Amino acid sequence: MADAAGPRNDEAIPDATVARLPIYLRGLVELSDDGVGTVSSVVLASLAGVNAANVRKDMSYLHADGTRGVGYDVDHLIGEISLVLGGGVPSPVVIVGVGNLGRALSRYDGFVAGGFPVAGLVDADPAVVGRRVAGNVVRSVEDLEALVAETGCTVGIVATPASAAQVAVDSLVASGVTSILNFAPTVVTVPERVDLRQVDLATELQILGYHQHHRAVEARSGWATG
Amino acid sequence: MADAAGPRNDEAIPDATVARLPIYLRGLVELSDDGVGTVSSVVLASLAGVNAANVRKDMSYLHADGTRGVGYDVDHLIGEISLVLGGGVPSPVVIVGVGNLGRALSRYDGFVAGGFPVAGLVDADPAVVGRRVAGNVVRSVEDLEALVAETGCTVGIVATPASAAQVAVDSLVASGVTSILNFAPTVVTVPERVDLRQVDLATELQILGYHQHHRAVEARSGWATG
DNA sequence: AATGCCATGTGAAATGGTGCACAAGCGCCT
DNA sequence: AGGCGCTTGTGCACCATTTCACATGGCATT
Repeated sequence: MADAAGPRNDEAIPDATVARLPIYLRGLVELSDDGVGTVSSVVLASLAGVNAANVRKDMSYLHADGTRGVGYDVDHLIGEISLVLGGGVPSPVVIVGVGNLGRALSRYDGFVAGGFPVAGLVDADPAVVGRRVAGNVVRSVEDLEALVAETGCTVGIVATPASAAQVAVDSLVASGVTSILNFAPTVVTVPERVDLRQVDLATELQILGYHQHHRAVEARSGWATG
Repeated sequence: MADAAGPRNDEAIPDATVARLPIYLRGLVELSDDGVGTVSSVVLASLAGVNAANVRKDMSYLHADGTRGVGYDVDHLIGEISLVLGGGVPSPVVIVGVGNLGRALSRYDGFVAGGFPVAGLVDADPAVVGRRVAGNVVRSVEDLEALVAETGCTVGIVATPASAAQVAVDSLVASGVTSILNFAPTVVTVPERVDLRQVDLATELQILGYHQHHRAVEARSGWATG
């Protein structure tokens, strides 16, 4: 809003591009691990499953510094994307809910690699509080505000049952967290200043189910499934 | 060739709409649990966080049978969306990899509710094989093909470490699975006939990180964040 | 040093999706 | 029975995104 004419933000990256950057990043890290130093838009596109021109346009929003006739420097690109996504500094996250999902998330390698180290875990269940999970001692939800203050967390992850999700979100908001990732399969509300993203693990499965079902219908143009 | 003369694809639903259907479904189930029998596009839109006209347009692709002046029948809508997403019959899924994430997924309520009951679990680690997790006995990856054949699974979930993901995918493909959901944060390849969806738990976090970082830059036009 | 090859970067067209505005229709209330 | 208010369903314009096509420019080889 409020930008009618002015290329003020050299950081004005379209949402669709931002959503692809982590995908590129994953492919680039693998290339780097394999010792590959340079990558073309065609190769990166096939790794990410998108169009090559799309890759080039996406890269044009970053300071990709691609070399014509050669391609992009893999490590440089990793640095640029990481910078854009993480702001250059790691953002510690706090996880609320240490059930199965919370434990899985706390050990998920991708978080640390992506610049989001797990700074703390909290749970409402006294039986879980005090236990050590993935190098962190689980603390009580009552300590949440203190934990956030200590660690400077600005990102919270909700991995509670659906019934406790709103309470968890409210606690995070009250603690000063400004970005929340909700894994609980329920609708939660946040103040406008807080950025909320919803991740339903079943959603992707359902989309997959649609494609499968649709493919079957299309192939047979009939209707006979048991 | 049962009915060649009829309207060809009444199931041609845009991807963007399909991606929203699970979100609607979640909201609708909550409404149904609360005893609500009818819902308007405005209410459903606020639950899903989208525009009301968007909801109506989405519903027009289904056989929503909305009543003007009243709204949509909640249970009927649940049925229609479930039908579109799941094809009307539950699709059992098999999970490969019974680590933290695999266990979390196997206990995830949303799968069963969404029509995707977990039919079996397999793992490569002999120490895990034979253990009982969420009502299923973990079997060896060597039994995967037999398990898929027994249960009629057509959907596989990969929840292994990144290093084992491609092997797991290959095993699933060899077993006859046609849809794969990969949670391992690595690039994997499948034959063209297999539908693959990649879910990286860190991706959403990174997108969140971009917004946060960008918001800070926009607000201060400066650069000072600790 | 010059030439040819190759990949980037980008204007512009095409595509897909979103949201507004309004006509059409249904039920309720008088 | 008739009118009124509410909500669906949808044509249309706007916007974002994708994709094509090609000019631009660096590197390697001769």
